[in-house]
Amino acid sequence: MADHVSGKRLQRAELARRTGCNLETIRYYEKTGMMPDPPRTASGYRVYDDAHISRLRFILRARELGFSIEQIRGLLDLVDGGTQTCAEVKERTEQHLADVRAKIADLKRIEKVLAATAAQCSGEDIPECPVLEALAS
Amino acid sequence: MADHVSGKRLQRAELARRTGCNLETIRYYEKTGMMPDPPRTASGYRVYDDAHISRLRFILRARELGFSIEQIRGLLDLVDGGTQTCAEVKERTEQHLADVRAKIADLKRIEKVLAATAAQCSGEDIPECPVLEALAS
DNA sequence: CCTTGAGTCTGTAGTTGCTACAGACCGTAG
DNA sequence: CTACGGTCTGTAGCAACTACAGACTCAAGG
Repeated sequence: MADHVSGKRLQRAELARRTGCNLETIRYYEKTGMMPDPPRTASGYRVYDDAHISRLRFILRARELGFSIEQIRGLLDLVDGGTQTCAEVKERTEQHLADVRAKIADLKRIEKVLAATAAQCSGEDIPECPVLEALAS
Repeated sequence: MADHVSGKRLQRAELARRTGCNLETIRYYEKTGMMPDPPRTASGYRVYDDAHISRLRFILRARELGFSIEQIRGLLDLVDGGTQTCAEVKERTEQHLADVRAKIADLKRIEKVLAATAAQCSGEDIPECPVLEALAS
């Protein structure tokens, strides 16, 4: 398998290596239709090319940014349909941004409670514990 | 079922109502050993009392604060064992606090990227989209 | 007394987003 | 030619629930 130049016709492990994606996850994305079914060798091995790398990177990047599979599927539909408008994508992104901000707010609330509770702890070797009391109250 | 006074001998739906917990989740917590198997009536109906309410509230509160089931199981072991020390609980709480803060940091990074990307959008009805390009890059 | 409707019981399947097998192939280096 | 790795498939597992189906029980109304 001479691919000493730039990535053409690689197989699964190599695609995984280049994208940092788990081996099995690639198959999962194919099964769920986010990645296209790749062509196969005569013996059934998957063969990938640069387009697959790009699409997988797109998916992984979107996952990193916290988009759900369903949301990414939506983004990919826009891309694939070729009918995407900036307005549509912007709206989805901003919706997602709002979700992320809500999540941050939630976690900050939690942080505050945890910090306040932990601060009450003597840290000593005694059975009374304000954390447990706070949880039980 | 006279329980006009304070909660004694309630059944599942009532426990759910008082704690805000989903009906099925209670059964799940029992199955996974976080809640004790409650006594039953002759015909097999579960019967709960105030101790069950407290314990369920403890679990739900800890879940709200983002503790995993496994972590809560740990906290409950400390409580149940009676051997808990404030030092142990404090340490777990602070570990969890660190996790929460890491999560906040992650989300803030994501927020920044999303906000910057969305800001580039014209919001117009054209097919070029900086968000998709950012994801694809 | 009997029916009706609501509550409860059990086990099991679905959810999301993967991850990890088992057992059967394939392909290449020694 | 054989050994060792990679690949193939389908399926089961993870967290943490949630939602059934089908059987049972219980209290109230007629």
